[in-house]
Amino acid sequence: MRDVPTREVILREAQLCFARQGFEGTSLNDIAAGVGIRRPSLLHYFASKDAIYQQVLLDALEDWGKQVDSTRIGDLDGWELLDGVLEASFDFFRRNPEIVRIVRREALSEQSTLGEALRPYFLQAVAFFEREMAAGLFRTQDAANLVVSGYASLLTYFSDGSMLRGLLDDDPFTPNALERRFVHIRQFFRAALEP
Amino acid sequence: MRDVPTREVILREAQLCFARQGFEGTSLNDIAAGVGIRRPSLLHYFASKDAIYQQVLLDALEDWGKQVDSTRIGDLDGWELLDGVLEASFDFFRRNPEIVRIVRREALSEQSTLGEALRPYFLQAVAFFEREMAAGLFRTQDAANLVVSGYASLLTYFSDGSMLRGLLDDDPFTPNALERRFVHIRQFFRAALEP
DNA sequence: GTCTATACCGCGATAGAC
DNA sequence: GTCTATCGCGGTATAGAC
Repeated sequence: MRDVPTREVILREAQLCFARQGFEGTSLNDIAAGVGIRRPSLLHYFASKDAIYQQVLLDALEDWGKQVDSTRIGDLDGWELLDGVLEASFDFFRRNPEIVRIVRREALSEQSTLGEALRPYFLQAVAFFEREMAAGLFRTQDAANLVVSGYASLLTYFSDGSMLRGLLDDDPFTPNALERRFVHIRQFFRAALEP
Repeated sequence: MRDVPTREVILREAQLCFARQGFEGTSLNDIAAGVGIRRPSLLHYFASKDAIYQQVLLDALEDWGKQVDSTRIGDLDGWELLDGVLEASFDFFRRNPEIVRIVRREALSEQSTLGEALRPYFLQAVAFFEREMAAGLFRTQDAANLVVSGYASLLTYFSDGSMLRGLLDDDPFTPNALERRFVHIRQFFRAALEP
């Protein structure tokens, strides 16, 4: 085993548990068992279960934000930028299914402030579409709802993966299935946006 | 107060609690308080908390199924049928936000059999699209992924409503906002399917 | 930094009076 | 059919030894 700080191991295991079982469904025993220490030892690193969750959520949103920011670079035109963001998002969600599920669980909660935390990214996306619509590159339409549909189509495939397995009677995460999903999403947006 | 059987009142309150707080986050005390009885009295009607949940989920899927079945009637052509199903689904989800949220919570769970329960409806939808694609009415494409995107776009707006409120800094459930959302979804599908 | 021990609470479920 | 009382379990969190 590598010498990873215990605090990091705890956060990694907590992310897994919260993604799989949700906040209420996860006990400190679950996390401690995964780390290989006793329950009270967790609370040497974090003040409470809630503090662990808040840190996990914060890290998840930060990772996501970094990913989004890193793909805005470059002097790409509208179509290239759209494809780039779609592909980078798709890839990030594929590589971080735990983050997707934690975010979706959070989105289902009524008192979450997730929406406010993501608003800057949302507004940026809306502004991008409206700019390209005004420029005539994209067909004019309801940009806010377009972004919401993108969010829904991208995230749902990964958050509801185990349900999809039942629907399709097949593994939705094979390389082939993932490739088909991505081609579909890109084509879906192209069809909606072509003038 | 009307004379609704206590069993029905329990199921209605349980539906609300499970939608808002999930299975783990709901205690029998929560449900009992909403009904206006004590916790042990619940277990006079149901054997366990799990039995209550199973019944709520079953009723929800039955209501949904009835809605879907009722809109398949009529000798409509492909476009009319598509619009009809989209509108009926949208309206059903709007009127039954609790069902949407329970289903989405269930979809996030790994050991759920929800996917298998919905497979007949899924296959029916896929078959419909493939038939109309073969007939040349709809543009040929990946029908299964199209249905998944429809599921995602329709449900997410209602399941993640409180997050949308934060994203938009506005109420996503006003008549105007709902109308705009529906117009967007219909147009999104039209663009994807026009030959 | 991790442990054992423990305090304390809320949970689901049962027993039995009314 | 609803209640009070209670059981046993597992939860979070704390105290203090090593």
